Amino acid sequence: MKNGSDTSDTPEKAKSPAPRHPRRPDRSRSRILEAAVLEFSEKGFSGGRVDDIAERAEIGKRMLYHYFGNKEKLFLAVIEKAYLDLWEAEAALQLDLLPPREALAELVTFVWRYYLDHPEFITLLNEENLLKAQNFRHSKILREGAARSQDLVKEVLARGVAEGVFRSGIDPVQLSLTITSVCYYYLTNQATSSIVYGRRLMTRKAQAERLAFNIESILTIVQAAPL
Amino acid sequence: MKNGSDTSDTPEKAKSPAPRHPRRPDRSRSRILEAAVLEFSEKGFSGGRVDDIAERAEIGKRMLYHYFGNKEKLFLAVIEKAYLDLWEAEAALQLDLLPPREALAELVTFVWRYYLDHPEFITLLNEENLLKAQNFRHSKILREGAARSQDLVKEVLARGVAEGVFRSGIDPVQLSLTITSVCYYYLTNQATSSIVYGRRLMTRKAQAERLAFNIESILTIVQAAPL
DNA sequence: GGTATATGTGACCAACTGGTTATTTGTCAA
DNA sequence: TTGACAAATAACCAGTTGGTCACATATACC
Repeated sequence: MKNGSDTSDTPEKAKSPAPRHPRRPDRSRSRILEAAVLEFSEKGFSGGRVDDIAERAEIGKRMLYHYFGNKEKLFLAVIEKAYLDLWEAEAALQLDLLPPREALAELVTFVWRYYLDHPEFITLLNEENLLKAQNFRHSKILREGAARSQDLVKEVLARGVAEGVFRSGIDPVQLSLTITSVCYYYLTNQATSSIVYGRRLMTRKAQAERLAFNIESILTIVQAAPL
Repeated sequence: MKNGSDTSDTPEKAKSPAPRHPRRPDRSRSRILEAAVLEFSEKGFSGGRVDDIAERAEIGKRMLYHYFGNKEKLFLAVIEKAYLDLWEAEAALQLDLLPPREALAELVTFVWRYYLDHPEFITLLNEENLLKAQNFRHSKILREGAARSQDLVKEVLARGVAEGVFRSGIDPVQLSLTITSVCYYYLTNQATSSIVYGRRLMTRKAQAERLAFNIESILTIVQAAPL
């Protein structure tokens, strides 16, 4: 095959198609990232199409590769952004201003609201786990952030125990996992769950009921005397 | 290109490569299904490759299409099998032989063990939810099974209330979702969670601790006096 | 034994997909 | 002004992928 232009001068080769857009490097980069978040969270990593991301971002595919290298690195950037956003929001919480029980309720509410407001986070996290946390594992930025992020529950729990309103002996990791679980599962698996239980799960009312149930559950677990 | 055989008689056309295998229709079908369960649960729907499934099943791709039609229908068959297996195992439980608290603990243990023993179930369910439960929704077999499946918790809960060992007013759907959540999340998201918490989560000891924590949590939620 | 049909195979294809190339044009420093 | 580099584009490429075809053979039924 070599080159199509045999001997002919390829008459109206007209390589004219020229960039018309103004220059906006940062904007391009963030547009790509946003588009990628949407695409990957909707269709997963394998299902997400680089071409579609470029189209969503209204940008040439070339720029995508210019800024991010390849599909995997783009996905890594997406995961990093998703987590950094979460941790940023988490950091804005000031649980130490509240008494322990209210602080814990506030934390559950925060987790719930955050997942509700950022459905893409859940899907991306699922995808990253399907990939055995490959990206997470190899991203310094994520590993470091993770280390800092797990203290919220521990502190509230310790404070509650000190003040005598929580029972002692609860593993903060277990509790933290449970808080996340009861919010997360409801939202990731709403599609199948709503069929299994024959009930709409995402109405305002249903959402409020779930949050209330979760808060009550967590507070009960934490306050009750051991069995 | 049309057809390679221009005028030549395609000398050693040698279409000889002939089927040597014996006939084993059922076996072929189930082999394909097993291979598909593996493939899809490892790589998701988009990531799963039809060719790889055929290879895993040690069968021609043609037969796969012969038995299942196309990739989507094969995935549907996989999902159906996964759920039918779960429900079959569930049906073998005889919770009514146990007093309410033990029955509930047994149920939590069952859910936990089932997910542990069938990691593919979790991944497939994730994938199906990414697909907005399209398959689930359109499968009569699944919709009907789902309707029957949700009664376990309701019955145990009702019995416990009747005997005065559980508090009343608990929504069985919420409780059921919570039971599933605290088992499910731990296992799906072990890859990222183990990094976030800097702790190995799948050692025998860690598994036992999680199960114990979950049982205790659920029993506490159910028995405690309302706040 | 004969034959219709279900079971099976390798080769093939068109569309897709991640990634690259040749080329053009804004932008900024000197 | 100029010229070097960053930013942008369309066309292109090679490997992959879901799906099909022509053809071969084991089996059930008569």
